[in-house]
Amino acid sequence: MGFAAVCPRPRNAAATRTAILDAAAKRFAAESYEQVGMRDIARDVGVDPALISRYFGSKEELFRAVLDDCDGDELMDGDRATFGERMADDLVYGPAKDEDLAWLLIMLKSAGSPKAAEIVQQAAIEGFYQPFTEWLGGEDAPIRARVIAGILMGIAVGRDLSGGMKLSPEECERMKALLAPMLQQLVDG
Amino acid sequence: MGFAAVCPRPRNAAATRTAILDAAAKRFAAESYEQVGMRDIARDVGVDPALISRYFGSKEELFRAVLDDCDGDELMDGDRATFGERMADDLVYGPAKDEDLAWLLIMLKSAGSPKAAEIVQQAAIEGFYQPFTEWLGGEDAPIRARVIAGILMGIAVGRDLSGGMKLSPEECERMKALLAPMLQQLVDG
DNA sequence: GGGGGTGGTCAACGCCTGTTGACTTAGATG
DNA sequence: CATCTAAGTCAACAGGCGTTGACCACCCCC
Repeated sequence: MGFAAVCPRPRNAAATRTAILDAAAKRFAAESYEQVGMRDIARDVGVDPALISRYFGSKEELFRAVLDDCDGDELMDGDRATFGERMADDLVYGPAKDEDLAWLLIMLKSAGSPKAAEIVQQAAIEGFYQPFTEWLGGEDAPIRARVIAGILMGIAVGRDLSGGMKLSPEECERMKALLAPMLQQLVDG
Repeated sequence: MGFAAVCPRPRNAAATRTAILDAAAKRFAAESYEQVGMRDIARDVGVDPALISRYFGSKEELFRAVLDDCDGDELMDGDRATFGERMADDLVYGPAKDEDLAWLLIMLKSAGSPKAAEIVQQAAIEGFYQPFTEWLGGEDAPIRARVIAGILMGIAVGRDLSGGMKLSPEECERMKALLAPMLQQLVDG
């Protein structure tokens, strides 16, 4: 992270803007709103912290921009029939390829951060719950959407929480085998 | 909260100590480690912030004391056969009587707060995962414990997250009816 | 009734955070 | 080559945080 010293970054406003957005997204997916510092993001990009405030106005608006930028549609573009399998795999073997869950992780980490709460709620409803509910369809779609989202986030939390209790490879497979049909059943209704 | 002005609290070290512990537990169950301020807790109890540092040494040690004080055994003292029902009820209609889930909520909120991470992990493993796994018993108990804990926390997060999307009373019942057998099946194995 | 020790307060420190305005510099344009 | 705008830096501020040492005040005991 931060190759600023070796590569001084060409003077390109649009590129640095998206670089900031990218770095911020990664940070916000790993830590909560308050924990992510402007100076951290700036260091990742190789830029002065002041520039971020300059481009985005404030930390709050930067956060909003991150949420607007990446939406939660990644969950829904795979095959319906393999949803449970895919998600279970991401959950158990993540966060190696957390791209699918990144958006959900950002919500998760910063839910309950007073300054970010309203932004998160709005983004969660408009950017995730509503489209996901529609994608699900069928009976009690809103409820199933909430339960699925809850499980995805909850297992992700549990991963952080039980850091020391590593599972053996076969246990991972068993956990996956437990989660996949559970999630698939919720998708199918 | 904070009736300090009207009732100046008798001079009793032990009582104020537990009062601080109680107030801190409530705060930590609602907000993350960093968000909870010594001054907030002090205001709740009606006491000077300095006193807390004096009694517990530091914020970190206070947090540890809170986790040591209340353990997660509330989940396991009811009837096994009604576990799913009870938890589903708490999840859907909470946080009115969050006493059962309080301990899990503290973990949830402060998981991923660097300064609290190690404390949380240790407490989670020793105070929850291990006894709960033992209580569960049967095949793949560690995995089932993780999944159950994950679901409980995840649904709790989802409640905060989709603050605007309130469910109708009958939807609440349907969600409960969806969750209860799911959890019960995980308990039964 | 005057010590002494404990329960509690007060003011202040050092640190870290987001933000701002003035400044410097690169890079295209004439 | 000179110039002028946009890209980026720098130093500093105000506010909040946890923590500390010096300071009152109550209450028990002799």
